[in-house]
Amino acid sequence: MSAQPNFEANELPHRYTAAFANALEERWQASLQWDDGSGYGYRQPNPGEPGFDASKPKFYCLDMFPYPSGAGLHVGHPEGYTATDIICRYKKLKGFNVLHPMGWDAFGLPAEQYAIQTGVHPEVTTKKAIDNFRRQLRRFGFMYDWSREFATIDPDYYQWTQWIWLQAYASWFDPSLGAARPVAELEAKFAREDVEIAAIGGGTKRWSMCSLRERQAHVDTFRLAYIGEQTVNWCAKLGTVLANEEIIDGRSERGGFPVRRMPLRQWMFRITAYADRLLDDLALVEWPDSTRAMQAEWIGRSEGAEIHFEVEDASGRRLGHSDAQRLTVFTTRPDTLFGATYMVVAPEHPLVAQAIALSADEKLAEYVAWAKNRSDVDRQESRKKTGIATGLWAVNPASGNRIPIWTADYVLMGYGTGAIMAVPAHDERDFEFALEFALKIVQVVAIDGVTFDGSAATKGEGRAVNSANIATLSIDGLTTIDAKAAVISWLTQRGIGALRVNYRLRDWLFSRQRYWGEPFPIVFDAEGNHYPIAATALPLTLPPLADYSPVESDVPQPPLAKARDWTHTTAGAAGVDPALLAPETPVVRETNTMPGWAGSCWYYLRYCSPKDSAHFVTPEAERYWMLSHKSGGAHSGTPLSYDAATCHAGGVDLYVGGSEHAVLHLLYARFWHKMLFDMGLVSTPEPMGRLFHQGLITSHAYQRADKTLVPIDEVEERDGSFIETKSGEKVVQIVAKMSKSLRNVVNPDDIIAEYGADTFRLYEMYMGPLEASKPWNTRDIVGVFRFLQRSWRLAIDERTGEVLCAAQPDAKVERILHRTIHKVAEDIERLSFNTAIAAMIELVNAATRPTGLVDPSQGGMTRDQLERFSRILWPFAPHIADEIAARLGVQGGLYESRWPMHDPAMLVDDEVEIPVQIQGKVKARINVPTKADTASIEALALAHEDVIAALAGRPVKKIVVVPGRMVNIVI
RNA sequence: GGGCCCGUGGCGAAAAUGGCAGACGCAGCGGACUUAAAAUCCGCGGCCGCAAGGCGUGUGGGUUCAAUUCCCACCGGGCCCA
Repeated sequence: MSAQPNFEANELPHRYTAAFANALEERWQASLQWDDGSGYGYRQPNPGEPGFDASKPKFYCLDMFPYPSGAGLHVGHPEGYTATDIICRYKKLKGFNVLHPMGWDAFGLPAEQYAIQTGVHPEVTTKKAIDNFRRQLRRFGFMYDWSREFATIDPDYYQWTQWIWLQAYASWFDPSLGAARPVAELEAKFAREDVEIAAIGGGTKRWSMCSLRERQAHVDTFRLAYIGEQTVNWCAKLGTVLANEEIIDGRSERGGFPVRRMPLRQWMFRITAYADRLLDDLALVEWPDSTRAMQAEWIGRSEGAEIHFEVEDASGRRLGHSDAQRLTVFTTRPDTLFGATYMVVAPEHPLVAQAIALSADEKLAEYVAWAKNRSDVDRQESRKKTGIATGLWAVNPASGNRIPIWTADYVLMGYGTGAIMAVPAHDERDFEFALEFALKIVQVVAIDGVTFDGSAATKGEGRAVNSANIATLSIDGLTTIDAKAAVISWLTQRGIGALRVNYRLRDWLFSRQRYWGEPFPIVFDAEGNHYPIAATALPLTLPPLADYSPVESDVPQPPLAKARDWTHTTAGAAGVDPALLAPETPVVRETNTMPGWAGSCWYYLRYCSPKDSAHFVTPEAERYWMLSHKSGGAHSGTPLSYDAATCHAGGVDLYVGGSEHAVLHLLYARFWHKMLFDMGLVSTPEPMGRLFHQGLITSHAYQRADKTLVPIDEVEERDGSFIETKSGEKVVQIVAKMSKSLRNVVNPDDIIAEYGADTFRLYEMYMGPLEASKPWNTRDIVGVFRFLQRSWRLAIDERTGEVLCAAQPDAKVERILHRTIHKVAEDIERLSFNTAIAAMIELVNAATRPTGLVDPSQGGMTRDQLERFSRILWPFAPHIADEIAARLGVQGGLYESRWPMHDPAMLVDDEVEIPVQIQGKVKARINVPTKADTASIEALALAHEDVIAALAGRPVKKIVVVPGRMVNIVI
């Protein structure tokens, strides 16, 4: 199958063929080289720069920047990029200052993994991949301002990533303000009040009596970027720890290797402090509901109670009253407290260690050792519940009963407090566990229409039963909601519990035991105290390393530790402020690096002023590109500062990227942005005002009867069915993700070579709605290619290359042109590109001359009409549009052009044809003046002979007339 | 298991707000041009039926003068959470 016409070469030398398209596209792309040779692309000046027009409104449009893999672009990349290119070009013609940058998210695991395999330094492979990506993107003709390009691995960029981290390190979250403030203020306050804090080795001490180490440990419990001992997810195979977000079903998202929980001293981000703001501010942004729902679920705010249980040993002796000797649980159902018949703690829970110490039974220690070594996958998915009594007992404060404390692997230390109160009557997991180990089950909730018979847990809300103690508390008969409140207030009065909000969100583990990431600008002295590197000493660049492979082991050994000359230095050489530490003091650098997410947390800010060497973003540029008034208001121009009533909460006007980043990247970026907002470093509370996810481009694959998949090149089509070549068996065509193994991956370079970039762009936009997942079908591309050929032929003589213009405008074509201009604009605004293209196809079809027409001045479009058409085509297929416009006499392409005007009067016809229905079925059609009133339409409808015949004299009950749409007669 | 989304010709799809289902494109069929083909242009095209007509937006109900659109249940697919 080929779309190539088989013509004599010199017969139609100006025909729009693939080769012709490629040649003209490359010519137009070459013209994007700047005159002074210093750059490439469309340049958008910043405020204060020459050529900047302050009278225009701004439009900041951003693509999620790509991770440049060695494989190059796949067809999914240009889908979103084409969409943003169309809207940016359209906005440009509409008179906006358009910021549309591109860059590279280039730190991270895949490059490092690849480098380890091949022995080539990740910087080399990454830069090569970037060069290839850039070449491919340029070939699409995207309107990027390449002067703003950067990669996250550029020291000029990551020095500011390090700088922002230092700002977080120097800040704490003040709950009374609900915002970040400098740590220095906090330290001054501690000194002033000489507060009592935890001392090393137990007990408490006055601030003035504490060592630096003790003070730091205390302050670290406040810092937004802090070091702390955490139960981490250690992946021995990858040789690194992973964030909760990077683990799926207990395995690493990348590679699928087992992950084990272990305690480790790590750099963390106190993202949980921002949980409420991250949740509440989702209401301020124009994002897909599904994405906001996912973020809300991820944050997982739940209200409930914290309850403390006294712990006793087997002989009934209390362990003590300090926090460490009580058992604290969080529950969303405090109303079921009377039904708590046993407790379960995670094997890692500190109480378990105490229990082992007290217990003579070896089995407990054995079980705990076994359970701790199991991966989280096994612990979560095991069908059969395992566990063992610790020999300790808790006192249920409500019932007064002694209830046993068990330990079981299904309770994980990283969740909540690592302990639960088990209410087997109303929780499935607790019920199964109780059944397995013959523990007591007490019903405490009666649910309407559900009988509790002891054979299964009953879930849901109802009224409390069996929930009273003689002395102080009875909630029997209360609804769940009232019972919760009653229990919480009872707990609070007695000091054994309180209302508490719990979040699923955990603090963000920010250290990685990897080489290919941003180094932390921090050093440690011999005692382990940490000192920040001064901002003036940044960037702290990665040391060159011969062997950067991770060490696969059970104990973390970061690759950077191998650079001994780099890690072992002095405070002065490292750039620590001499006021903090004497310059000659020996120090050791942090050897962990930041995770791959770091660079993408703030790149949208750097694009505003990528070359500023004095600021992470130039304040004036940040304000211009990020801050804007809500549309429709009376305000215009750039606001002076953020005002929630009149300003957009989010800075980037349109952010387009895949929904796979709905939680992680977008949550992290929002968190960084909110920290920077609190510090007064950015103008808006949210980074991205409007977010859009393009759908996945899938491909066909083939499935045998047993559901196994057959690669695409092992299947042939015969008489409309699909046959596996090898076996001759019939297979079914299905839609699947593109993958190497199915050999159904489409390479954009090949498609461009065969049709040109304009056709490629048009095809991806024509496939269907941008947000929908759609199957790639190479066979269909020819449709939009033919549309471009027709458009070309409408304007240009294929034999001579001369412009072909109608002498007189055709009234019908002029009318359609106005409508198309209007519809395309409207469709671009709502990102409905497929329908915009369909409208242009209709226009061109309507204007196309019949074959064999001798005089081209008959039919077609006039020069003026063609020029207007080229301007609406330009956002979609810029090269051919520029070429047509140039041949029509437009100088220098359409970049500086304006969107054509349409006459609203041209959008309505004088007369419309509307259907006449009887009982909802169309029986006739009538032509009525567009402005006809209901009565005259009714009269016309009833007078129609087909209607009279269909009615057959039956009485009419009612006539519904929708003017301009239809008539329905009810009988 | 809970929550959310989706299901329209042979295929990709269209149809803000309930108002002519299937725009536009692919594939297919017919015609013109051509010695022939390609290319181009014109036309046909949901299904059943010779036709009149009937049936049609996953299935079954419901609301409505009118349902792809709203409501309920179910089936199938996807995503998120457990």
